[in-house]
Amino acid sequence: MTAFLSTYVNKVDRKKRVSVPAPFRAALAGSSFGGLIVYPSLRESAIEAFSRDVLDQLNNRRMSRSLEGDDFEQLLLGGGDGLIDAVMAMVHELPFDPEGRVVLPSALAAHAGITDRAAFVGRGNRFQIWAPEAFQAHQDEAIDALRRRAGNGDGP
Amino acid sequence: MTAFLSTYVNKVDRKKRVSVPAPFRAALAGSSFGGLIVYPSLRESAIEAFSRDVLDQLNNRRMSRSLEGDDFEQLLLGGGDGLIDAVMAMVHELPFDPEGRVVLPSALAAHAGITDRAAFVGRGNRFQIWAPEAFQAHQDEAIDALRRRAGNGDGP
DNA sequence: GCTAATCCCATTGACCCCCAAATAAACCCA
DNA sequence: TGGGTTTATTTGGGGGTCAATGGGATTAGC
Repeated sequence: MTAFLSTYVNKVDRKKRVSVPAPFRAALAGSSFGGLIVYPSLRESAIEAFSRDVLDQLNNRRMSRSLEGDDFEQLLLGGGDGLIDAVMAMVHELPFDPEGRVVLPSALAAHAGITDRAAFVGRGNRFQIWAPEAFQAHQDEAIDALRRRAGNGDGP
Repeated sequence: MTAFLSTYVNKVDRKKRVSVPAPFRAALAGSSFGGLIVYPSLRESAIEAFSRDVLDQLNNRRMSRSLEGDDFEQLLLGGGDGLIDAVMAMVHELPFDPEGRVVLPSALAAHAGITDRAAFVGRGNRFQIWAPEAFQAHQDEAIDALRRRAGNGDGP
């Protein structure tokens, strides 16, 4: 199911609070945790975000993979899956305030270059938070690449 | 399967609302979402439109590709498919009001040069929304090109 | 006791719903 | 087939509701 669509730009106030777009909140509702999971994107100047349920699935999946393979070493010794381990360590849980806002940790805001405005970018099954100008540049670049890829074909 | 055929021109009122032609609404009925998905055409001054189901198929294709490989890297690292990510970020979900109208986001209306009237152009499995004058010019040009390709001046 | 985080409340503005008129299409019957 | 009638669709506007935002008050932590 495609939950996160479109791009919304909201203001970041003096207290670093920012409203999560209502459609995104609706998509997060029903999760076991009233908030969102974030971590700094590893390849872009952005913050990655998704629901707590996705994080749990991630853990369960790794767990079952370990058990299926009759391989407890990974589970016990913690080796083997550097990516998930790294993510688990650097995620933050951002709770909603009663108005549906979250506070951006300053380290994450700095990573994304966010100061007074934040762009919430839907990516289907997850979303990202960017500095609006940085996102605009990134998106322009992506669209340019698509145009080149499409060439003279009759695609969109 | 019902398709999008023919061209309809409707008025855009002061609130940016415009009626989606009834035959197009009928073709969209049965979709999981009572509305339509739109994004700015990358090649033309027009708005591309289709049903929510098409978007879900797009997202599912990516999901299944990820899950097949038992691989969350794509989810965690992002990227991998610039096309889908770019589309998810720039699409808008336009819900119908009780009368079958939608509100055109100002950015999209500007992209297509739409002010007070909008042309709904059937393209088979999808449709487009144009400024009527721009569409007329585009269509004339397309027909001209077809005539030249046919080799004589009498058209197909 | 001071700083920082969280909650509570108020204001603004955008969005959505309801109602109602005008236009266009389909229908029916002579 | 033509005129009149009925129905569906398009169009306009008013008002209520919800989301976004800002500031102050209260609690928690150090």
